Amino acid sequence: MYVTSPVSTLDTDTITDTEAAGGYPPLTRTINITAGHSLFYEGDEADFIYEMIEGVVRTSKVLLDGRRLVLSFGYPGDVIGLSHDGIHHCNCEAVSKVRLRVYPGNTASAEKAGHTKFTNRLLHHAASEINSMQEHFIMLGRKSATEKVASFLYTLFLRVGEKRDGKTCFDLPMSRSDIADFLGLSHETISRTLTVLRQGGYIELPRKHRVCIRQPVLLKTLAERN
Amino acid sequence: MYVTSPVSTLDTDTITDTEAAGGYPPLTRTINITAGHSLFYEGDEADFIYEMIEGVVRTSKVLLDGRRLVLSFGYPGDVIGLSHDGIHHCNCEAVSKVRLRVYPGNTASAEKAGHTKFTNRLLHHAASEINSMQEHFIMLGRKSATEKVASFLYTLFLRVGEKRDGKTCFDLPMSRSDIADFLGLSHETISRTLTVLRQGGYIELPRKHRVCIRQPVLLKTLAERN
DNA sequence: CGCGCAGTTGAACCTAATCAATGGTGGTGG
DNA sequence: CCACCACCATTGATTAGGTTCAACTGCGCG
Repeated sequence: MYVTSPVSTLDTDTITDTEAAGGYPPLTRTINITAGHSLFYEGDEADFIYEMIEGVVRTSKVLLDGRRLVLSFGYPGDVIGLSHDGIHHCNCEAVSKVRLRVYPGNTASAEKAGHTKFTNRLLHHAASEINSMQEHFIMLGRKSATEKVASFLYTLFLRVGEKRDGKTCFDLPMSRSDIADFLGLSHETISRTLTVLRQGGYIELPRKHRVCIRQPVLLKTLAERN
Repeated sequence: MYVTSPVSTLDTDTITDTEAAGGYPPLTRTINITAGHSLFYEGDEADFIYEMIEGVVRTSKVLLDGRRLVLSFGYPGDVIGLSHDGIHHCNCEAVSKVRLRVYPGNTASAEKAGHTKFTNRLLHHAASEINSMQEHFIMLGRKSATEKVASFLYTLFLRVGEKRDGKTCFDLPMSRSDIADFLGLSHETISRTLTVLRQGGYIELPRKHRVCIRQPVLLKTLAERN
């Protein structure tokens, strides 16, 4: 349905080794992925855990009839690929040019190997992720289209916004359909809502994939009320 | 909005001690809570982790304007109360008479104390919970009312159904509003959809809080397509 | 140059929410 | 003991928000 580039999993030729750092198991390395390519698919063996260094990935699930849901957008610092049973239960694709750190092993093997400090880091990340997923539940289950889009933009504003002459701007590398599937809306609704927010003076859209927040406080109000 | 019984947190008089068991930190104990009473509130310090032994709890979040979302129903075996920052970010109430095992400490303290085996158990539970939360995302974001209710019933059918003369039955101790807030629907829609499923011969409703699945396979089909 | 895809916008439709009325039930107090 | 109240559940009527269908634009790329 959402056809991306012909698929190659990992650009192994771009792999560069790094030394083991504090609390990490040895043999970690970094890899690069170009936009549109996949990191792993649902059903793949979960042999590695990834930590985002640069760029944006999206994790998604697809139903038989083609309906898709984007579970998360991964930004630098996020941990990707945790699994409880050694199998990935979602797809993961690069939305932009991406650099990741790769850790061999996953939940089960980390336990066996007894990398206590690493396991603790994972647990903290997992608990943290559960918390932000719970916030997202409210988004999906109880918010209007305007609240959803405003919340989404406000979250990115806080996380990746760069202040520049009075406005705070950031890239929106994912497509409108990606955002729609993340928020449980149609891509038309995303488009319309962005237009409404622009006309209302909340945001500017200098380019299709670039947003500037003009009124963060008002945007936050929109995100929380209606 | 959703007024329950006047609140008492824990029935401390019903506490009974238990010995430490395989991989658990010492000093665990069990407690009982009566239906409608709370285990913890959003904002409380997360000093304990709980494991469900008997009964059903619900975890929820409430928006300022009263909109509520039920994050999960906790059944025996589920782990409740994990936190990444020592604070609970949801409310937890007993839906029926509940018995839990209490573990002192949470993510942070478990790490420090170095209860490796316990930490590993927690990590596994967390990864597992992330997985089932991802399934729920699809539910909230991309499924129709009929699919949501059918999925909900089918999940309970698999998890707590008891086979009895050809039919598989289970209790539905939570209110229609609880189910509605879990599925992101109105309680009227839950009511209507249950009626439709009953009239369609998929289920029986011998009592308001009791369901029998007549056609598990057809119910599963309803849950996945439509 | 032309194709294909992403995005925007308009119009019609539809699903589920909302508003409203009624019946049933359990608990409380006169 | 029973009357009353509060709450839950069901069902009907109406409304609204968002989807779907459709047309058109602009842009990147072979």
